[in-house]
Amino acid sequence: MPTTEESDERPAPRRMRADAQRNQEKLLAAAAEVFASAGVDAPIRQIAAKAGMGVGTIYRHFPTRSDLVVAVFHHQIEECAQAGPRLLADADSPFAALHRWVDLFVDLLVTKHGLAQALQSDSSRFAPLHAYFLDRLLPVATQLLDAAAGADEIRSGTHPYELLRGIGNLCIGHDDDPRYAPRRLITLLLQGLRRPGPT
Amino acid sequence: MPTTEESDERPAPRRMRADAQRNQEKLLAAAAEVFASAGVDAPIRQIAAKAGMGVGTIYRHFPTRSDLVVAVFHHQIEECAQAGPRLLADADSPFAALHRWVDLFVDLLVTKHGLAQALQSDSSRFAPLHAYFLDRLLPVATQLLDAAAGADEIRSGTHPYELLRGIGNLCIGHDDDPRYAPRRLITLLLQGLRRPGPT
DNA sequence: CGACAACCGGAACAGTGCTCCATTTACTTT
DNA sequence: AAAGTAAATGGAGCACTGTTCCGGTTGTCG
Repeated sequence: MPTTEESDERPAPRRMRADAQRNQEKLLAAAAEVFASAGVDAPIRQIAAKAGMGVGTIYRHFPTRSDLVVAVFHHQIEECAQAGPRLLADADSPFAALHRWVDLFVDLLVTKHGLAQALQSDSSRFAPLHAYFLDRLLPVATQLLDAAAGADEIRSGTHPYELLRGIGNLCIGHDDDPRYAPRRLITLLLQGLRRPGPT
Repeated sequence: MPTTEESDERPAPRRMRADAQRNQEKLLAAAAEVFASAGVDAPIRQIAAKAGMGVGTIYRHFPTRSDLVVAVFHHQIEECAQAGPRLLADADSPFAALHRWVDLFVDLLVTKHGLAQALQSDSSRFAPLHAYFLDRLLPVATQLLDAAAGADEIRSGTHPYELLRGIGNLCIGHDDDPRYAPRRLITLLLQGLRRPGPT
């Protein structure tokens, strides 16, 4: 057993060939750049050109476009997920934590152009992206919502999935229309979540 | 001056040729059918096949896909627009009228498959549809919102355009996910609009 | 060093949207 | 009624997609 390797788990019998590794990194960098400038629907050929490789190579590494998107945004999604519990511990109230986390979530969708759009976009493409998003973020949203409901700050019975998806939807189109500021509506939505005064 | 003609205004020097008229009607019927079954992004060729004509004819009548969509949904959009003032006159309160009208609006988006998606979908395509929608529906929304604000039922300062667009966004993807029911969120949003208790 | 498997690139195929123009067809004029 | 004219047609053609496939190349290991 060679000792020069990192301690990463390695399920495959053989590690990736060095050139393949390099190419994958180049590809991810190029894809991130193209996604940012031309959206997640940018032509594969354009990404291939920017990365200096053929389209076959891209399909070899990432069979579906969704896989590529997941790989590119993996880091940011992870950060957002991990911020949830931290906010819950630090904020003044569960609702405040929820509000801040939603802000972070919106940041994620708004900063990375086209991510919001990709998250629904016909729903059949991008299925793996959808799945990963949910797998990672739904538990966090559930935890925050439960905490706020437990503290009696919001009405109970809100579906975390629905909220996440709704917020995602509201973020669509924020950058091709200055009149549309999703955050205002999202604040409104969170207000609507608050338990109405004791009656 | 011939007297056998209807009294329609006729800005063009010549009225449409009879065969063209017939074709346009066949086309609209076929398009409505295809849109309903395959969404507004259905291939033009498919619509042409169903209507029994070449794609050239379609492009002649409706230069952009958006024009075709507008023509197909013209009637329903008009109905929704006209319902606004009526509801305002009939309902118990302006807010109730607003709520009902929003329900109608959601019906429009949810019943006609893909309409909601078309309304944002990259925003560059479908620009005429967008424009027509706004031209017709924005005044209605403004009127309802103003009335509710005037009655002190909701906070003032809400942007009608933003609300319309937000609701439209929330309606996306309702039919490919049973877990997602836009109406619940929209009700929440309207709740958030209500003026908080006097403070 | 050689052999072999992993890897690469892009040619090729199958759908798209949209344009263009030779041909057909309805309306008008004589 | 017949001929002339302009509107209308429809599909071939072009440009651009996503995706597959395989001959040639290049790391890696014995």
